[in-house]
Order: sequence, then structure tokens, then C-alpha cells
Amino acid sequence: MHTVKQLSTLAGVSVRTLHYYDEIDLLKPSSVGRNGYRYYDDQAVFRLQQILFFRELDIDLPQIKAILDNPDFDLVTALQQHRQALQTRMERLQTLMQTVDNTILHHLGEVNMSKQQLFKGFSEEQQKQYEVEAEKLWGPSVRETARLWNSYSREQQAAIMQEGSQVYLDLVAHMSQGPTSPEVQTILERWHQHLRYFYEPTLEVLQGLGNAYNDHPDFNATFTAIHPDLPPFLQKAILHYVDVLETEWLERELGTLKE
Amino acid sequence: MHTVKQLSTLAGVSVRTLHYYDEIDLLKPSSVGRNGYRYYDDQAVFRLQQILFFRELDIDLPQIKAILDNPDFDLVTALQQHRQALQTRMERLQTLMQTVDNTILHHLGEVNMSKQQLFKGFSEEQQKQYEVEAEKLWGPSVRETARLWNSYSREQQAAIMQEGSQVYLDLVAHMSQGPTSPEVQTILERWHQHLRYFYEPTLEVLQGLGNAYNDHPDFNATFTAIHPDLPPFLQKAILHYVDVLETEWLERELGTLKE
DNA sequence: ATAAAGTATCACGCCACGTCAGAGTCAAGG
DNA sequence: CCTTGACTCTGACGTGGCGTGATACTTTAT
Repeated sequence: MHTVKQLSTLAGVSVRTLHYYDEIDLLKPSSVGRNGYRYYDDQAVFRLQQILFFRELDIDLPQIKAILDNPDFDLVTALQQHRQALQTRMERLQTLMQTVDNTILHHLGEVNMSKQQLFKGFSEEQQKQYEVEAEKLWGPSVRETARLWNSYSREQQAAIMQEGSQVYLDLVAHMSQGPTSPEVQTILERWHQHLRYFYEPTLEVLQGLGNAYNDHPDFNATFTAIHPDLPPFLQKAILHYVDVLETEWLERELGTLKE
Repeated sequence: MHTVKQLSTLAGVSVRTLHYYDEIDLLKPSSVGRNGYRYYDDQAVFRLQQILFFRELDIDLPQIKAILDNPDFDLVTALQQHRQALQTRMERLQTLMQTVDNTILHHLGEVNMSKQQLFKGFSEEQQKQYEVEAEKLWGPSVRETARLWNSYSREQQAAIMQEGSQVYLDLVAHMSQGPTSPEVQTILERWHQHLRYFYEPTLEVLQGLGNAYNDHPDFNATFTAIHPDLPPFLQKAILHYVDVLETEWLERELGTLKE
């Protein structure tokens, strides 16, 4: 049995906090003496630990009470929602920091930020940047794809799909040679060609795909199913493939300039 | 000259806020009629703009008053200090999110997080690890997803992937209800939540994914393997899901405009 | 002239306690 | 036994930035 002070020092909270938790029925003392003193047993200590844990997660007290009092409470959903809230706050903090930075720079005279910008463009700027990235990755390809793909017959579609999966199987067969090996890179040319059944991918889209193969859950799951090491392997291999294409393109450009 | 309502709609704040700012001498009306009405001229409008700017930076009102009332105020130093405070708060949020994630995974039963860790997991040891993760996350933002994904343990990754595939299985089980049915839409919330383990998807990205699930060869193959009708079903369902979210968002925006 | 919209001033509520104030309780030392 | 000092109780007010009424007045539109 602990008194308020003992529990407060034990748990690192103030006595007032324990009074308050008693008041709002979040943590009742295990027993109360005839003198009115509060006494807490080990079970109460444990409950306090739990309370403090959820409090540390920035969950408000009524919700903590709901969680602890109802064991059937959908904890995971609640936590996921909470996670989402945290995420939102963090994003907001980030834009704030950027604005503060800009303001500092503005005030130091290093950046010319018009007053309009200063008072107007909080979230718009970043928002647009995200949109551009999304559009880059998925916009042009997806629009084109639907038409092309639907223009094929069922048999053609099946054949194309099978050809596609064969590419990945061949890739797995050559994984030991390393992602930048000529064999693998040659197979990637087939992969590249294969994509053209659906749309004409830009280099950026290719690279985006390479990253998505590793980073995006559904892609990752697909390729992990084929071989557990395939996603990172594909990412590296495609990165190299794109690099080479880019270099070749650059050299061609420089060549024509020289002419 | 503007009345309270005019200024409030103009600046996007409530009338009560203007009353309050008057009360604490942060923004006094330029003149007060014999009827007691508050009137604001353009100078007051400008000051309000400034107030809102600093408020957006999460600076408390007394300090804003100090900044605006004292032209010799060392703004840059104040902003730098403020920036530091924001940074600290963001780091804290970062650790919170990690802990929430761990707790979710723990509750999914896939990870053995000892109770010590669970209730005491704010030790310096972990603290440092979190700092590293934060650096990872906020450094080069392009690779954010991969780093986050790789920051999970093998078991965590497995748990997440399994949770993901469960989503699709549940979707197939409810396909007969139609893509816009509440059951399906509820499952899509889990899908949305699940993506957040990897990155924060914008609505555009969600829609792009929905289309890609049907149109992109690799996605299509994946989901066709689960169920032959799943890709177009998913596309329709996600389109509706995004539509609803977009509508809700729009209504919220219009709602705040009305105030 | 009347209804609707706008305006004013109190004044309480919020959240998670901090911080007194005043009074009672307990263990230890002289 | 008495004092001292540490501890306990309840009750009440303060915090920040307003939201949300309640109630009464004024202006505007029909």
C-alpha cells in the first residue's frame, strides 16, 4: 500500500495529478482511510503505469479511460486514428518550420519573398509540389494505359501477361550475376519493351517504378512472392538501367551539339 | 471601415476572436461608434494580417503583441528560438509515432515487445535510436519510404504485409456487395491506413493507385491472381472512396469559409 | 412596421493540471 | 506529552484562446 506521495514519487507525477485522476474517476485509490487518506495497492500502480503510457502518446484522459475500462475497445483502430492525428500535426509543424525559415531568411535579406507570398502562401506551395510528384508518377501513364490495354483481345492480354511474368522469372534466374550484370540488363530491356504494351514510359517513370517495386507494399508483396530478395534487386538493377539510358541520351545530345 | 463581421469574413477568423483581441489589447478597433460598435480601418486589417501570420507560426498572443508593438524587437533571434522549439516538438512527435506504430504491431501480436519496453520505452537508449530514425526520415525525403520500411524489423514487415493481404482477402469476400457498399468502403479505410506504414498518400496518389491496380500490368497480375474480377472492382471501389473523401474535404473547406 | 441580421456585453466551459489557502493527521524527537 | 515538521485533505482560482450560449440593443431590408 502506498500513500499519494509515495506513489507520486514512484511514478514521477504530482500529488495533484493523482487527486485529479481520482476526481475524474480515472484512477481511484484502492482504499480510503477513515482520515480520508488515499491508499494505492500494486494493481493501482499498474493501472497508473498504463495511464502514463497512453498519456505519453498524447491521448486525452477520457479516451485513456475508455481504453482501460473497456477491454473490448478497438485499440488498434483508436491507435491508428491517433497515429493519423500525430501525422497531421507533424506535417503542419514541418510547413511551419519552413515558413519560419523563409521568414528568417527574408528578414536577413537573403531571399526576396514578396509580402503577398509572406501572408498568403502557407500550404498551397507544398500542396502543389506533392500534386506534381503524384502527377508525374501516375498521371500520364495511367490515362494512356486503360485505352491501350482494353484494345487488346483476351488472348492477347493473357499472352502479354505471361510474357511479363517470364521476364521476372528470368530475372530471378540471373540474380546471382548481380543487378548491373549485362545478362540482367538485357532482360531489363525486355521488361522495358514489355511495359510499352501498356504505355510509353519516360525515364522518370521507369525509375519511379523501380523504387515502387521495392518501396510500395503491393508491388513489394508481388515480387517478394516470386523471390524474397527480388524487390531490392530489381530496384538496384532498374536504377542502373535508367542510369545507362540517361548517360547514353546525354552523350547523344552532346554529340549532336558537337556536329 | 469594416465592421466586425466584415473583418472576420475577410480575414477568416471568428467575431469572438476579434472581441478577444480587443479585450487583450492585441488588436483595438480603429474607432468605436456611440452605439458601441467596433470599426476597423485598413491599418487594422494589416495588423490583423501580421497577427495571423505569427499565430500561424504557433507563437502565443502575448509574444505576438510584443513583436508588433516593439519595432526594435529582435525578430530573427525570436524566430530562431521558435524554430528550435518547433524542431523539438517535431522530434517528440516522431518518437510518439514510432511508439504508436510499435504498439499497434505489438497488439497485432506479431512483435514481442516486453512489458518493460512497453511501459518504459522512453529510455535514453531508445531515445537515441529514435533520433537516428528521425534523421533518416527527414533527411533526403525522396528515399523516405524505403528507409521507413527498412526501419521495421523482419517480423514487423511480415506482420504488415500479412495485414495488407488480409485487406484484399476481405475485399474479395465482400465483392458481391458492390464496390460502393459501406462494407467495402470500410475495408478500404483499412487499406488507406495500411498504406500509411509506408508513406502518406495524397488523394491523387490514392486514385492513381486505384487506376494502376487495374491498368498496370504488374498490379493487375497480382490482383487477378487473388480473384479475376478484383482489379476492375478495386478501381471502382477506390474511385468512390476517393470521391467521398474529396467531397468531405470540400465541405469542410466550404464550412470554414461560411464562418 | 416588422422581421432578420448584426452587434454588444457578460459569463461559463474547455483540458490537465499548478498553485495557493486553510485545516486536519501522522511519526519522531525532546 | 508536546512540539515540530512532513504529509494529507478539500476547495477554489488560474492558465490560453477562444467556443458557445444568454440576453439585450441597433441597423438594415422588406
